[in-house]
Amino acid sequence: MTNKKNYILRLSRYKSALYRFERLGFIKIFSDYLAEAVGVTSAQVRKDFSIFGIHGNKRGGYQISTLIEKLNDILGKNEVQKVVLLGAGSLGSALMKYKNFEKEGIKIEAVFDIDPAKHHQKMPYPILPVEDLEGFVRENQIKIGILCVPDIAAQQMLDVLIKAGIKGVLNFAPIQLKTTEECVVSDVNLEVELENLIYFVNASERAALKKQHLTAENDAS
Amino acid sequence: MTNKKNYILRLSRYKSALYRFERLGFIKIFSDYLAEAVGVTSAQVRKDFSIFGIHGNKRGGYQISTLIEKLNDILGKNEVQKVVLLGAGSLGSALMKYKNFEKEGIKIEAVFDIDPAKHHQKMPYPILPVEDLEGFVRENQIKIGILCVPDIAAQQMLDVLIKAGIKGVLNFAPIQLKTTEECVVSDVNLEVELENLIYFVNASERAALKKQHLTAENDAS
DNA sequence: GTTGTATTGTGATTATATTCACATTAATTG
DNA sequence: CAATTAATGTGAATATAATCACAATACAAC
Repeated sequence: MTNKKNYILRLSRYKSALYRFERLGFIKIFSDYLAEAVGVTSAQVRKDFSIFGIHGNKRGGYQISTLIEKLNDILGKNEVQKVVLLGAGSLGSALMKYKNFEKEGIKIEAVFDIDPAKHHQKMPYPILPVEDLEGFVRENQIKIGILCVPDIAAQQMLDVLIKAGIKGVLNFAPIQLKTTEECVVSDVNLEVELENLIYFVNASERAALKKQHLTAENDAS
Repeated sequence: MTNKKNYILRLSRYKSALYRFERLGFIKIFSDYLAEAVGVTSAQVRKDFSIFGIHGNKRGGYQISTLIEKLNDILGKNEVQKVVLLGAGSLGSALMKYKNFEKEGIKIEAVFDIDPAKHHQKMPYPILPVEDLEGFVRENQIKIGILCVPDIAAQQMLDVLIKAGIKGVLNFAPIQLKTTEECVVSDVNLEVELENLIYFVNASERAALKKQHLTAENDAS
């Protein structure tokens, strides 16, 4: 749990909502509209902006284009972000085809895998042996890695990434990796997300049953 | 943001760490070991357990098997959870092959897609037309859906799921969906996760530069 | 069995995040 | 150009979450 400031996640969501508004032809936006599009309160939107010194116009709302620019600036996204992907399995392959990354200025530069059978493919990205990773990363000054290897290999591959000078890793393996001061690891854990969902589904079912029960009791009295 | 209680996410992480300890032959565990495996403090672990009335033995720690059982109980996972998957694109296909779901008792029962070319495949799961979804869901009493369709189709497909009586949806489309009281939607947004990571990488880089600068100033004085 | 020790369990405290509510102000209307 | 209105911006209040720190206690050693 190296990092985690929720407002950064929100800024990112605001931005992608703003892109959608922009595509629909909107020029300006109010905090309450944006809030609704992202699923937060309008006060939250304004407070988030105020934290980063983003100001709108009283009564006029915010200009979408400048807002996007400022958000990109804060998020460090004014240039294309180059990333490497480790693991050309099914998840890795899915991410290679994932259109939304490009739309957000994230570019996969190369894919690395230990399986020689996968090397030398070109589509849609070159798949290279892990031994080439360090050279490639240094040469192309890449700071971000995405880790889609089997759990058992994840720590070892993270170590390779860190050794190559990678500064941030998005990890899909559902285990807690040991990292260093220099490298931030952020986890995406699908089982955990699903279990969380299952919990809330069950919880609301229980609540519904209880309610029904109480109503029945009232009816009886 | 319909739901979100962080301790539920943590319970789920504890559980998967516990399975690993169990596989390694451990019988008992202390809060600090578990904490380390999951990346939180030991007080957090104990407090989380205490919230749900899970008790260990003073000086003896917790029995792993009963702990797992209780966690599964809380998370509503004592039986296999049946789910349906919408969208047999690259991400959907990746999830079909995702081994960790089964390990956690999550079973994809069927996959639905609007593309007729994809229907009638059998491997690894049957891919069916969306028209069949409602019947299938009701017949098999499925409560959870995973949404891996293009952004543009996501809302419409969610509506189909809700109409079929689905109670919880894990949504991979990077847009805020409109849901109902009856259905919880939980989002996984990879661009947002990556942007968050990029922010923290840049932030720590800035911090490092600043530090260096200050040191240089000190050296100069 | 008494003593010492390691660990839990949790109330109190501190930190963090969100919401409230309203003063401020720019645009609009008459 | 005064009055009205509809937004922002933000300090204060509230709610939520995490950490601290230590009393309680089970086990181990002697």
